[in-house]
Amino acid sequence: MQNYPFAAEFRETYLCIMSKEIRVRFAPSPTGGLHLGGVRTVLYNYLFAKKHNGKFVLRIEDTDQTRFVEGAEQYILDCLSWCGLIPDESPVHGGEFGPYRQSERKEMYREYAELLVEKGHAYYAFDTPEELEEMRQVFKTNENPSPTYGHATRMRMKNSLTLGEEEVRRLLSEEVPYVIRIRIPESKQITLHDAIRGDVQFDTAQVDDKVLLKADGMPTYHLAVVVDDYLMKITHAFRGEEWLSSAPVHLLLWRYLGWEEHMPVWAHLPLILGPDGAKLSKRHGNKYGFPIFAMNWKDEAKGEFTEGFRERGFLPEAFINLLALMGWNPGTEQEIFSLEELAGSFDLSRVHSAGAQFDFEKAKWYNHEWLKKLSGMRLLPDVKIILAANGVQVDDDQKLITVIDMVKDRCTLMPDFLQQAGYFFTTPTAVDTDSIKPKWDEKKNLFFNELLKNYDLTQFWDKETIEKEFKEIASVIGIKTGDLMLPLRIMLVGGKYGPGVFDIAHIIGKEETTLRIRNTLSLLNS
RNA sequence: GGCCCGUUGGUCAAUCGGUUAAGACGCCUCCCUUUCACGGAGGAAUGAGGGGUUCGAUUCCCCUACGGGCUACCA
Repeated sequence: MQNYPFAAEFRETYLCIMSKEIRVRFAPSPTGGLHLGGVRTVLYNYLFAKKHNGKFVLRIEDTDQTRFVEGAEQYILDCLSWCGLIPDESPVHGGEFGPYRQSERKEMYREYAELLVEKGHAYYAFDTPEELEEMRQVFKTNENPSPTYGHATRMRMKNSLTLGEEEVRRLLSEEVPYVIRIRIPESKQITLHDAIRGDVQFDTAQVDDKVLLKADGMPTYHLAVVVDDYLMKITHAFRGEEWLSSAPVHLLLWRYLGWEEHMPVWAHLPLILGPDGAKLSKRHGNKYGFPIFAMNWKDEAKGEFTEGFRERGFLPEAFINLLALMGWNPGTEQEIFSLEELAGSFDLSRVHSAGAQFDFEKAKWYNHEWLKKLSGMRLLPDVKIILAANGVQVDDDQKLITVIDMVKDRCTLMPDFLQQAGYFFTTPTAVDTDSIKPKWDEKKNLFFNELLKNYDLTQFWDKETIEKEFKEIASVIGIKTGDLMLPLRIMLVGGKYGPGVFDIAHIIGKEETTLRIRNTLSLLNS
């Protein structure tokens, strides 16, 4: 609703970008599992790129060597590939703007940091961690519980603003560790235009002198994101709302580096929240028992394991679909979208500004809808994996496809196929005889024995014959078929579920049908 | 604490100042179904509060409240 006032602005940005290629990027740091919010950011990037025939870039932000986790990059790639969100450019897909890992671009950043120092927009700072901590303690008051390194404090710290040229030169030549910090103007109004929120105002008095280049020579996110977005010709930058408060730093950097007219259109996406309303985190998954990550994630070093949506039994089609509708909606009543449909309908102006709580019940509903929609053929490989993992061997794919089409409406998550399809391939080991016993009598026993005799002699094992004989014998013995259906079902499937009993009998075959009836009869008579 | 963002049923949400305030999930009732589902028909449930602006505010503005985000040599 807040979007319409900006319609004119959108047309403007749209027109101006018509002439150049749309380029977007997803820039995760390889520090662990890829969670819902991350995948949704990828999705929106991807959809926007597809819609405008642009390019979707994957850039790995591995500038924090202390948090780097082996295997995390491959894991991210695997998640994207499972979701069908394949980058046009990435460390593995290549591209003309590489390298796509920030650690491999290390030297580029220094150059720009030094340039900023030359221009007077940044400075060297030699403060040790202890000195920084001391500063925070000294300036800490009730009104200001977390003082920052900025205009109010920087002149009392150890940096090239306070130290004098000689001293700075000496420290640098002696290789005393230092960082480069941006020099934020003392009091300046900054207006940042966000495609989702409109104009957002900041007073630089509230912004601190962020570190741009760390003591280890690596850039921080702030420097790297600006330099790389510029060098990679990014036109639209989508990221989570948690970045909004540092956006003024980025805007200033674009300006100081002299690139402001190339600055991408910003869009800060609403956060995905847990059931308690706080930013969704791994914690929520543990607490409420639903997955947070796209796929299973194992952190060998920490010995942590976190379940993923894929392994929980979600289809990528459903996962993408439910994520797309968290924070965006088409304005119509359509809720089920394929990736292609999403790419066609997606529109930045219909992205919400408020955060959305994740609802696992609704997530399951999406999967159920996709299960109903997809064919047995499409589902075959996935169902086979589930069955095989549980010791159900399937040799006849055609039969499984038939079975899947019969039972998929009854499944919500993939593991449900074990119960719903398993008994078509293996004789039930547990039979719910307790549901038969209360109404079991000699007459029913007689019926099933007669049924067995007839079935053993039957030539044609088709559904009609099976049903016809069943009803004829019931009528001869004098029992309502209704009283016999449930026992038969339980004998064949083991419990009170599944499609039509005669369909089941037909599919599992004469031998198996009579075998299962005999098995249960002996259980009942023992 | 400061700054920033946000606020329509329990949840996701439509609404471009005039509607009986859509729809979906979940919940409840009924129908269909000789099981379980699917499907169908109904039901309960919403504009945070207060001020403006206006003939008329859920919609525009302000204040308050509440929620969230940020406040690292992490992203």
